[in-house]
Amino acid sequence: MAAAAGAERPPREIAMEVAEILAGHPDIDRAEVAGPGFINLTVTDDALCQWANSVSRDEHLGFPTSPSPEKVVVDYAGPNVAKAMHVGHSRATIIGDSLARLFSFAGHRVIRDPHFGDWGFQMGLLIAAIEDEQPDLPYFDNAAVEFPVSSPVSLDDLERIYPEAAARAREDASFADSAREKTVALQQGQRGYHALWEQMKSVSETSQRDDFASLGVNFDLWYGESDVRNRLAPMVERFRDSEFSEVSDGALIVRIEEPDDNRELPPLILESSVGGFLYSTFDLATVEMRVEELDADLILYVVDRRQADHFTQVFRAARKTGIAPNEVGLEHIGFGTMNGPDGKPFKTREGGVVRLSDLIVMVIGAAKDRLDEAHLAEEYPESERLEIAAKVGVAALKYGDLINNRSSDYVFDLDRFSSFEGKTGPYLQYAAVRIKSILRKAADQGFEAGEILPAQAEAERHLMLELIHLPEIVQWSIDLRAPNHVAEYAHTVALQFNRFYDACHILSESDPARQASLLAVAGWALRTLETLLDLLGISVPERM
RNA sequence: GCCCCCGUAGCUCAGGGGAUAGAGCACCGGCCUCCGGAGCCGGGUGCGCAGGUUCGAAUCCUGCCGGGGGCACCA
Repeated sequence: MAAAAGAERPPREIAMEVAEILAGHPDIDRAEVAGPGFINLTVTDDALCQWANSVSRDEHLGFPTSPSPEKVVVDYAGPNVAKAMHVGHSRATIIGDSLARLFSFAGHRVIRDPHFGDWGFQMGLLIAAIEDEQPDLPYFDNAAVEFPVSSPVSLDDLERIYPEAAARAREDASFADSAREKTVALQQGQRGYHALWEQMKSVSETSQRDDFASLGVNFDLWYGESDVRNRLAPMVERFRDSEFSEVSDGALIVRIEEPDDNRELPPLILESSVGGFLYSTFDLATVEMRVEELDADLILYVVDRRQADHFTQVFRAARKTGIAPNEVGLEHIGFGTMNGPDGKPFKTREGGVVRLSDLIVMVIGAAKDRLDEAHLAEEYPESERLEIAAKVGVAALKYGDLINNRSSDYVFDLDRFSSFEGKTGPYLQYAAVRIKSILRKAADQGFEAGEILPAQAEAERHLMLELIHLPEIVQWSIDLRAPNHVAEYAHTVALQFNRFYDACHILSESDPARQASLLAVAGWALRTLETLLDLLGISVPERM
């Protein structure tokens, strides 16, 4: 229809001519002009069939692997050493993981990096608070050379100390100053602080790795801010007396305004007024590392959209200073907040932050209850039941998140997400498991999938037409960095399969060739569903 | 104050300038000798308001109303 704009002719008239030409194509059954100038094409049964046979047998279900694979760094999750992961990390982890899977599916070389927050002011706050509580520990003795092998603080201690210290720093300027000094001392390598830092890092990282494992999320690198610590001072020194930086209020900054900005953007701070490095410095040095060492073509930052300004600063500074050449893509993939039923950020009943591990326990518990209610997996061994509940619970959480447009806030509704009805992860798993069950029964009776034949039932044709959309949907999701389209499509596929299932009885089909065809279509639908769910980070049990 | 995002069906949400704006939940009615019924079929004039651009606007632009968020030494 866009053609009409330039041609200065009625769209419908052009459409008629085009339709006439298309109608002559051997694969086109009918080409009809509709509405203001749309052409509805009906492919022939033979053409659809040929397509179906080819796509269903293709390893990537018709999705062409990128001819020019890129190196894509996906920076997501962002756990902080000062605390266990909480619900806010759930979105970053789930969305980031799905994007990593999508890019990988498209044939790109993906590097997943959780980017631990482990080198900033929060460490100074913890050190200051621990020194206050336990001043006799050797970490605070400048003469000490030996330090305990085990951490003086547990994860629970960190959880308690950090918010207290953060609150105190807001009230008490001298405490805040002391924490800043300790941050600088740590960054400059003070031995005792470094030893304590290593132990705190280990304590929190252990729990964070457990959370990632529960979610089925894996990283290629397990880097954090501290992994670029040797780049910080050299980078800052390089810019100190350059055209890029200046001193303002005692801090070394990089101005990043641009002429056509419609507002004032604060500068990026390279070095604080007390000589410490802040998160902008870490992120800038990390860009440098990713470009120089990882050879990244594209870096995706899957981080809460509230940090949009921070990334604008970092990206602009990286371009301005030449740290990121123009051909390296830098994108902030922002996302909204997970809210509770009241529409406010999800909190515990007491108003506290919900730990990610508790959230996972919650969804798996809900999954177990739902399985019991439905009398599913009742006679299976206990270990398998637990495994199924874990998969279903994680699916409920991930799908409940990914079905939403990532940039908007959404309401976490445990009952709704864990239901086996509706647009949920468990529903899709159940749909896939039912197909597996049919295929298993068919195999037991010696039936095999064969050539896909022209569809006889309308539902069968519709399913086939739906399944060939996969490449388009996946590409769309990748282009927009929006897994929700894949999530939505998986649901549509399941709906179409249910209609097909209702209309075409596979096991009782008397014509062997047709039965083989129906089995092939069912197998194709299953593979499509499992592939889509895998792109969302959801796995399907063998049975449930 | 400045800037960003959001406002779509009773509820939760999709919607890539294009046809009669779609799903799920909830509600009502129908279908079952059958592969896992947690199924299938049917039931709906809802894009915050007002302008503008366009052959065509939920989508782009302007203003207003309502909600959320951000604005240098935290991450």
